[in-house]
Amino acid sequence: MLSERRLEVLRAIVQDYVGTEEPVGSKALTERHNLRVSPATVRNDMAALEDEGYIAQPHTSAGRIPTDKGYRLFVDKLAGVKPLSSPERRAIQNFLDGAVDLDDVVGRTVRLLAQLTRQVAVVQYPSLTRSTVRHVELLALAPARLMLVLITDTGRVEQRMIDCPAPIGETVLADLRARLNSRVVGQRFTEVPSLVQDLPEAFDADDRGTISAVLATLLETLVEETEERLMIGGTANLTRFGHDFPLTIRPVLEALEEQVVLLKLLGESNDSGMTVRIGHENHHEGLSSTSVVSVGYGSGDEAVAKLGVVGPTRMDYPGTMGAVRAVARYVGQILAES
Amino acid sequence: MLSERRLEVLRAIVQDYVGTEEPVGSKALTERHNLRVSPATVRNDMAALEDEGYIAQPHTSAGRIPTDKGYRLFVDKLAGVKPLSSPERRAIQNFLDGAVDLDDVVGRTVRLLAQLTRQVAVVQYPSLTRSTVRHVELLALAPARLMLVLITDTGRVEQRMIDCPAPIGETVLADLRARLNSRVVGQRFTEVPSLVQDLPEAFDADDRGTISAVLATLLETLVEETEERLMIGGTANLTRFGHDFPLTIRPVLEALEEQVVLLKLLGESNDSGMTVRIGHENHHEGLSSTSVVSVGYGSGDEAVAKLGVVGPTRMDYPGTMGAVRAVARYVGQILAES
DNA sequence: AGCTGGCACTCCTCCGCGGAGAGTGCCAGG
DNA sequence: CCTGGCACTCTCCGCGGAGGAGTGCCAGCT
Repeated sequence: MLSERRLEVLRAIVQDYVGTEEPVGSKALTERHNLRVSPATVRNDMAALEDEGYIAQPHTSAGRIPTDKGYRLFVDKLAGVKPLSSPERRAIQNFLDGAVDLDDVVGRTVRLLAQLTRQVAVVQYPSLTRSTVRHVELLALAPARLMLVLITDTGRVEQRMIDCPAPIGETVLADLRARLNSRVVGQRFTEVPSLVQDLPEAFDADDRGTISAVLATLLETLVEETEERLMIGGTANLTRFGHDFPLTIRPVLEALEEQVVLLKLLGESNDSGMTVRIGHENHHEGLSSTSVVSVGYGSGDEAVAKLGVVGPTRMDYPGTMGAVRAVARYVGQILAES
Repeated sequence: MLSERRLEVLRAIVQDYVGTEEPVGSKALTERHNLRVSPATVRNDMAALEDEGYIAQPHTSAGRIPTDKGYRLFVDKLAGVKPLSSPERRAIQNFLDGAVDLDDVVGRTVRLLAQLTRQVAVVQYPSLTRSTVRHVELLALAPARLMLVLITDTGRVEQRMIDCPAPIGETVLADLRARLNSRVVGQRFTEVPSLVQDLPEAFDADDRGTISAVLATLLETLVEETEERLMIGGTANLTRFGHDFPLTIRPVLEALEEQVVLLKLLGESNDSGMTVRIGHENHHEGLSSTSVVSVGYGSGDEAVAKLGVVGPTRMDYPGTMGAVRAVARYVGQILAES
């Protein structure tokens, strides 16, 4: 177990390194933080911290930098979440309040988060899996051609074309629309399949083919679109990454474009509280020198999607976590209002 | 006026520089291209080309690199559009054919274009301005709350919430829905305002407030959403930019996130043919060392939106133009089918 | 025990220098 | 108008030494 002072030293190292981006030495530490001990003592502590794997030196006789393990300890034990200042909070609210639709909410959130944290922001669209149905609409575009429109409680809209095996009458269509809605409105997407299963039986044999086609498309939409969507912003902040540029930034940009990777990352994170994944904890080559701070957000008490930021492992964790948490809360409020 | 051979020299310089990314000298030129003259002659030609502003040297006694003006001449007079190979064409078609909805089409197009050109791809969503209305739907979510759904001929869907001043009956709503659709379906968005102007007059005074609210929202949607949307991809290709990295790439990433900038750029370009904007022709600080190759695409003979790529001025223009043109054609086909 | 000051050592970083090489401009001759 | 030759200019690269920051260790002090 590490003594109190050694933890203090680790905290000081993390803070200084995050600030200066340069390996920090024993002398600088004692000067900037009043540790009440001499550099020599700090050196001993640093040697111990290095033995435990919390810090490392890039080369002999250089200062120390935190390892992933060091950041982990810092985040878990040494750092709190820094609340935003009230002007910042007000700015968030003002900025998000102007949103007109879901796309706009997500877009504004991404820009806001990127600006606040000066890092890459990632916002997941509210998931269909955890959403409920607000309305299902069927539109006859042509005698044997329908459009299915699915509206979720979070304002997301999905549409699909349906080619019917046979023309369908307007009254039958109205009937189907009514029955469909009475069964699924307010229900979770996962419940829908079992709820509509026996619907064709209520109709004439002539129309069953069409009904089945409609249901098939509906279920297909549920499955396909459960694949989540993301919006990403603030990639220009990657340029603040470090000095060894091209090699660092390229794999990160690639990972960001592979939405699958990000979705997996967000998906693995804790459902309720904030999750911080540091460096290799991401289990992804390109993101091994980045940290991901993510949190769920939702209109009610339950999370419908996640948002977060991706930045260098050397980031201001308390500040970033504060911004992420605050933005998630406000987005939740906005969604609840709409 | 430049002699035939000097143009040939310029072409050779552009080709070599694009290939090697290094200033090209007179000796290397005569070796790689059989110009049938000696390096000394080429040097004279190069001096002339430099006087005219087509090429420049980074520093004295280095090779020459093309200027924006040089690339301009190359694109206008010296380079053709390189058609894609038939395997490439087939790959495009296969890749795009799997798309399920508009988002998917745009998403696939972006990835395809980025991969083909190894540059940043930009695809504009089909514009509402030039689209026609396929359907307008009104859904009663609550007695005094409606949702307006607008569907375009390109498959784009927009939705808005409407808070009504007074509850509206189901029959009135159906009547409104029918009248609205009969007037605007198949019409261009720009025509809609004048077509619905007198609609409230056909209804009872009680409902006119609501009808007006609906129309107001509809028109507002038309205006607001005429603001175009973009999808961007392949930003990782920016890392192939050059050596003086951070300073070059940052402003480009920033410009790409400012969708307004890109939209303006695409908007300014020629409506029908392909447009190439080179370096400072973009009239944008951050994009002064990039070129934008763009072209319109559409389901019919008329362009409904633009797509293109953003890359370093030092790019393979013939190949890029070929890819952009080919992709635009296939996307047009896909849209026409759906 | 634990802290401290001192000291020798290591290793990176930052110039400054000089040689090599590539490319140019110019000139005189074909 | 093209060509070969020649002197000149700059950049790039490798080398070496000075400077400096930081470390580890040890002996002494509280």
